[in-house]
Amino acid sequence: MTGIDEVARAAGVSTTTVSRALSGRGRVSERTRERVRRAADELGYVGSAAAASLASGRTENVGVVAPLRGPWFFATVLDGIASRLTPRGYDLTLYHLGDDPEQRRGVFERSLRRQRVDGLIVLSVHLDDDEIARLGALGLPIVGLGVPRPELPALRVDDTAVGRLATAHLLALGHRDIAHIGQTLPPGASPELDIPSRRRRGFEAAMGDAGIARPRFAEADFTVAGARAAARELLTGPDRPTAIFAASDEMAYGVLAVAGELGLSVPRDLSVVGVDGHDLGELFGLTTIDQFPHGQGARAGDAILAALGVTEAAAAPLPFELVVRTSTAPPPRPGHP
Amino acid sequence: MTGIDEVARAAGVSTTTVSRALSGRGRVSERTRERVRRAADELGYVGSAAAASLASGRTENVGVVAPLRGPWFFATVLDGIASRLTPRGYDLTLYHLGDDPEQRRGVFERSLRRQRVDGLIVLSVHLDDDEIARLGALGLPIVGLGVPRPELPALRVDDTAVGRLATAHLLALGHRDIAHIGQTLPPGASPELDIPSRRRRGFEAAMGDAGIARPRFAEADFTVAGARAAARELLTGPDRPTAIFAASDEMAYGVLAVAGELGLSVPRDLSVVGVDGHDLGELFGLTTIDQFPHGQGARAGDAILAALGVTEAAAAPLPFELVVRTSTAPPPRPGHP
DNA sequence: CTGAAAGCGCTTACAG
DNA sequence: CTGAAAGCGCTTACAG
Repeated sequence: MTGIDEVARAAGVSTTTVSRALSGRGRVSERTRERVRRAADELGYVGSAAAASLASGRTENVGVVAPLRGPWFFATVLDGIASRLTPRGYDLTLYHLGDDPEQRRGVFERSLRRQRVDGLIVLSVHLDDDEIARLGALGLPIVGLGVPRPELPALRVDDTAVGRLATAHLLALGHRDIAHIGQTLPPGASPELDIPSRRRRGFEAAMGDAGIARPRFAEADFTVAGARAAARELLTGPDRPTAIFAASDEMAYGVLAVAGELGLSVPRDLSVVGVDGHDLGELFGLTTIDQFPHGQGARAGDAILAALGVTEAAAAPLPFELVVRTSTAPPPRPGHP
Repeated sequence: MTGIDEVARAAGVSTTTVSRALSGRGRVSERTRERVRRAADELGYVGSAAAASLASGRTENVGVVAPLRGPWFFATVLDGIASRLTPRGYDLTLYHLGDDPEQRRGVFERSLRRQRVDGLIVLSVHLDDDEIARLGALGLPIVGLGVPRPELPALRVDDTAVGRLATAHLLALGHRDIAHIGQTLPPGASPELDIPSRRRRGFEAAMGDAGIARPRFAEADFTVAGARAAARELLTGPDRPTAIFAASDEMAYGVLAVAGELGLSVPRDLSVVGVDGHDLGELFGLTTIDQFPHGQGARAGDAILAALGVTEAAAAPLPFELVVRTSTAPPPRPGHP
């Protein structure tokens, strides 16, 4: 690999000047800068990340701490993040929080502490107090995306409003007996910032406004299988609901599948709404609240670049939008099966 | 951040010895090693990645070059890779090949040349000659996964056998009029290692063995939308096939959707087979050839670690397996609609 | 605007 | 088995 001194020689300047000309930090005459650039291009010079970051303290690398919340959602957000970092010359190092608790500890105790990144994006995970403390001790700019901890500055969708919107759509169609399938809080977590809790709260608020006191709720984790079990119980029990609001699209798919197995026609016998904007939603005709995960990633990328002083900050709430497809319709009129 | 000299002072040894004790390179007495370890733990010392890699030339970081072939597949493979790298203390830096050609050039011309990684895993992309040359010039161990270039040592599924297996399953059920939906070769690519081309080849070989000379083929890209268009044409044309073998599960979902729209019952009127092992396949009752993408990622991780001398190599062909669900059945008997 | 020189925090021959 | 010292390839006060 060609080094900075070869470029300096070729351009007839010092390495100091090469460094300044190429990085844009410090003044260099336009003529010199041009000459250095040309020499660097001709030699195909690209600086060593290790040397530059050891000397400067900057890595031009952003870490992404991610759990495994459904491969689709995760990859879509990641794509959005990369779409912003790459054009600015920032690399992206992934810190994957897997299932293994020991591995997870290693990420917080070792991997993240190697000073490989200038900043961190933390994707929607439940973090315990120790993990929060360790993130803080890093002394790095951090942007959370849906992280349920007040300690981290985080981008969030207004999930209560999401829950309200989904429910309002069903209420407007005439449904009264609406059930919600969501995930209850992990032990020790606070409901204030927890996404499923907020969606549920929005659901209950909308139902309350419509005069329905204790609407039905079924617990399920964020998987198709979990939602299937919950849906089966709801739909085979006595007086089944006419509509189900599932806390995610993948959960909604589970509901659709169970409906099919039970011989219920959607939306004639049952309306279903999900949340996310999953890429197979159109295929299923699923009505959903799209939360634009790719855009969320892009926003998180923008936010960390702003925190690093690379770009200007631009705050705005994360958007979401009702997408009506064919899984929702007015409820069946009693006596007209 | 505490540095190596603080550990040295605390342990009463030189920084040389600390480095050796902690890295395991070079001899250190067991007593000393223990003392150093304890001191490092107490101080919470984690070495600077930049300093270590500048001095040693090693980064303990692996790059993953990835295209955007369906977020689900990509994320699942990535999870598999991370599951092997993390326990060995290796980090993972993602080089995302997006849609923008200029950004893509930047990855090959700059990002990858910053010496941030010890080795590279390249996920199934079509690379042009220039890109191949640039990868070679990096002088790094590289492991491909399904990369259609003979220049890169790559892990591959026997995709011809996959095509054969899917087709044989349908033939065994009694189907004769089977169509294949797949993707034709991008210009300039060779069919020898191209995955869709090989699947098609397997399809044609199996059909040929069954005495069917020119089986039907429809072109579509690897998306639901593409497959829908192709399926619509196949299924609305004169004498529609009794079975369709789609080159991926997501494409198969598109076929299922079109069948539903046309009022065809699966598997009574039409059998459908996909490839991948997509996580929603069970929901759809889709018969598929599972190629275990998570396991493929794990194997790629193992392979690059072996190439880096971290672990022993263990070669074996990538497995695949027919998973029969409810989307395939014998064809309808003529006259028995 | 430009350069000589120190220094970033490790690793590793080399010597003992 | 252990350590003093050079060096990895940049960046950046400091001086001019």
